[in-house]
Amino acid sequence: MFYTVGEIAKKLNVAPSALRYYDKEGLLPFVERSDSGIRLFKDSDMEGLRVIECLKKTGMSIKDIKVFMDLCQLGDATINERLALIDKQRETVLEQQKQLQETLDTLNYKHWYYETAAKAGTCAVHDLLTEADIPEDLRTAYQKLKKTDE
Amino acid sequence: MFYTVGEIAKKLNVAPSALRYYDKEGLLPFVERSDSGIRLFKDSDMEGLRVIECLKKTGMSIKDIKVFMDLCQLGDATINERLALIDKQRETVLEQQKQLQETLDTLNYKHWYYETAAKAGTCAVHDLLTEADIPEDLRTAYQKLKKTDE
DNA sequence: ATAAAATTTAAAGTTAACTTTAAGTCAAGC
DNA sequence: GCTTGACTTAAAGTTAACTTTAAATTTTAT
Repeated sequence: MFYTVGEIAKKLNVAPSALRYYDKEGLLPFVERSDSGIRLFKDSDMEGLRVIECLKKTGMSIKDIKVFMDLCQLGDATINERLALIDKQRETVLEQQKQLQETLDTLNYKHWYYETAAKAGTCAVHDLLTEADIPEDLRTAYQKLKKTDE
Repeated sequence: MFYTVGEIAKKLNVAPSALRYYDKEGLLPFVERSDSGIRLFKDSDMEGLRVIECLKKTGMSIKDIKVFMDLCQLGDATINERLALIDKQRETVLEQQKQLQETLDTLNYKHWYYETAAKAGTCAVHDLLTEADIPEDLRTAYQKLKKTDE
C-alpha cells in the first residue's frame, strides 16, 4: 500500500536524493509521512511523479513545476489555469521538435558530406561539386550552413 | 573580409563572451589573429561555428565538440572517424525525437484531461469515465501515467 | 537484543557552460 | 591628439539541479 522513497526511486529510475530534493522544493505536497517522519508514497502518487518527469522533459524548471503542482493542490478552481499551462508547454515542445528536426537535417547533410568524402578519399571532392550534386532533401541544410549573411 | 568577435556574435545571435569561451576551450582552432592579437573571423569560419551550434543542440558537451573540431583540423585522414561521430550523434537525436514525442503525447493527454474537466467544472468527472471514453490516440499516454508497476 | 540497512535533515560540494569584472590595449571618428 | 567603444586576458562569479556528507533516528532481519 505504501512505499518508501527508495522503493519509489527504483520504480522511477531516479536517485532517492533527487526525490528528497523535489520534496524540499515543494514539488511533492501530496506525499504523506509516517508518525516518525518517514515519507509514505501511495500508488496514486506515481502519476504526480510521472507528470513531474514529463514537465522536466519539456525543459521546465523546478520552480515552474512547483507552480503547476501547487495549482493541482488547489482543486477544481484552477482547472483552466492548469489547462493554459499545459497548452503553453505543449507549444514549447512543438518548437523543440522543429528545432530538433533542423538539427537532424544538418547532421544528415554532414553524414552525406563525409560519406561522399570517404568514397573519394578527400574532403576536396566537395570543391568539385555544385549544389545540384547535393541530394535534394539535404540542400536546405547545406544552404543554411553556407550562408554568409544575417 | 574579416569580422571581429562582436560582429560574428551578432550574426550568430550569441554573446561575444561565449565565442571567447569556445575559443579558450579549443573549439575554434581555425580563427586567425591580427598582429595585435585581435580575432579575425572569415566568412568561411561561419560554417564551423554553425556546426558547433548544431552539435550543441544535440546536447554534445564542449569537450566532445572539441574532439570533433580537432579531427576536422587533422584533415582527410580523419574522415571516417568524423563520419562515425556524426552517425553516433544522429542516433542520439533520433532517440531524443522519440522521447520528445512521448512527452508531447503525455501533454496531449493532459490537455484533453483538463479540457474535459473544464467542461464538467470538476476533475471528478474523470472518476466516472472508463478507458473507452478516452480518445484512442491518447490512451497509451494515459496508461503510462496510470501504471503502478515497474 | 542487536546489527545492518534505510530513513531523516541541514549544509556543503559538484558540474557545465557561461558571464562578469578588472585592468589593460587597440581602432575609429572628430 | 584624444575620446569612445571594442578588443584582449585571467580570474572570479553565477545558476540550476542535484549529490554527497554527516550525524541522528528508524526499521528490518537475525
